Amino acid sequence: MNDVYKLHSLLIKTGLQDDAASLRRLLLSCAAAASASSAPESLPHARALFAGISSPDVVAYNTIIRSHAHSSPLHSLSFFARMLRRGVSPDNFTFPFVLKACSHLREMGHGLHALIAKLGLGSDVYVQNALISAYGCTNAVESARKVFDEMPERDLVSWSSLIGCYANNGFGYDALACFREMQLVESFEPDRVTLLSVISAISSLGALELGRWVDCYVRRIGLSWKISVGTALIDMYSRCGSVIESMRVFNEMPERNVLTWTVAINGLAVHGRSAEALKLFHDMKESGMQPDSITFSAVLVACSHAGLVKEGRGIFESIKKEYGMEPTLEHYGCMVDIFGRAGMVEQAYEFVEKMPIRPNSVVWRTLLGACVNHNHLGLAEKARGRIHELDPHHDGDYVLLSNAYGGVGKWNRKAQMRILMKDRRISKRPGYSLINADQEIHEFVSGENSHPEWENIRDSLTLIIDRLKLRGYTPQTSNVLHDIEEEEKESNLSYHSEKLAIAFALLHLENGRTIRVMKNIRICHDCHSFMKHVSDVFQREIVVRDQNRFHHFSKGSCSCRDFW
DNA sequence: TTAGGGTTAG
Repeated sequence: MNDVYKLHSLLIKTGLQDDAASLRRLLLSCAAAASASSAPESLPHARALFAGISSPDVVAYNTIIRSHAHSSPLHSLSFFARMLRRGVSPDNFTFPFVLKACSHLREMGHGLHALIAKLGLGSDVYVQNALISAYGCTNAVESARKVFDEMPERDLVSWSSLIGCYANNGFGYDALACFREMQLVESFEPDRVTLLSVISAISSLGALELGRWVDCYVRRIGLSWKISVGTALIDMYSRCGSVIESMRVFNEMPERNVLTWTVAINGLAVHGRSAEALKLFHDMKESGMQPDSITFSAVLVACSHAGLVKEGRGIFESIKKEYGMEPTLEHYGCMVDIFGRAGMVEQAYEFVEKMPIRPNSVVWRTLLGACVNHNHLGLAEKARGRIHELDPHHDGDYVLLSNAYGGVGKWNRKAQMRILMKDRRISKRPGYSLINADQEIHEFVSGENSHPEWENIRDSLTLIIDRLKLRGYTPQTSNVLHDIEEEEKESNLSYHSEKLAIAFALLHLENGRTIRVMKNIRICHDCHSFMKHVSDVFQREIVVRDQNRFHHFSKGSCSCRDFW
């Protein structure tokens, strides 16, 4: 980048600054530097150079669009619009850059696809692949599929893009089906990028067995030493409930970056292994690796799940004092959660009031949750008021509040969809649990009888509950807080999806095998109690992944020590 | 000068 500046000065000194060809070459270097290092600081310079070109051609426009696509996508689109206004016709290089900008904005440019078709560029494989990817980033999964289906020929990138599109939009099954189809139909060998999307799909489904297969596969083809792959595997094992294997991959990695450390710390945190998470954070610092803001979020999550108020506060303060970084809204949110979970609701409220950043509705909702949980209805009212001020039309808050205060309102399916969609990593559908058995993923939806063995499972569940009752299990029907925003209150708690999953597992998984349940929303108190009793009475290890964390049930107790 | 990828508060 320095060379670009030097050259520019030289041009000015020699009076050649008006030479279009030299300027264009400089612009190219500058843009290349900006794209390669994602260095936003060089972008103003690139724009200044571009402004010096009297009549930019398509290559100059492509260059300036490309350099801004990542860090400043609005600029890219504005240059693209200018290009069209000036009558410079975009080519097959232009659209992948423009589509990249759309991907970053998470919004597909209006009429872009039609324009591509009009210019006769719709059959360029680069453009088609970029379209799949851009549709994927803007949640238009069906449009992405349509482009893919209409391609006369597809390459590895086409398949990877579609797999990634499914994986990133919560369609784990489709991602894996597409992966299998790719290997069967085209006999393409997946590369690093393909595998990263596959691993991501496995993580969201919690398909541990398949994850182990991919782990072996990447070892075999020699990709396991890649930081990105290792990092994805650490995260995958953790999300599949096997924190031991996650740490094994971490320890085996020859090289690590800040993401590697962060996913490892986060993994320990969501499994309730807070002390180990903090130890790892310490090791990270010792190794000389600089934490970023996401690392701090992970460390704070570790504190919040174990009630480590003092440690959490210390780490929060160190963000600014030791690292000279400004705490983000997420960090403030974590602190509210730390105080709130520990029952320090007044402190949490004061903390929110004094925040230098305007708290969003998530922060207030965190506080509201803590207030209701600790019977602080006065403060809950205040928090409720603030949520209404900030977000008066947010249906989810109406749902949460109406439930918290005695089920005044009706569950609004639309609102639920919106809340769940925010968590794209997991799913878009309400209340379900997944379980892996015999290489297959079984799905159980709360209150639905969609599983082929449903009657058998229901009867079995009734017997299980009767047996647990004899050993002290009391079903709780007044489950207020923890299910509110997440699951429609059902007439019969026995049908919560995780209970159906457990009944199925007890019927099908041989004794001694750990039962792993993946749930898309938070586990409720009653199911939590149910799991503890099952782990005791049936002598089973049970691992439940819910929206926020993992619960490891064994011999009648849970790793979260009922603090979650 | 073109396309696909790994981490964040409830």
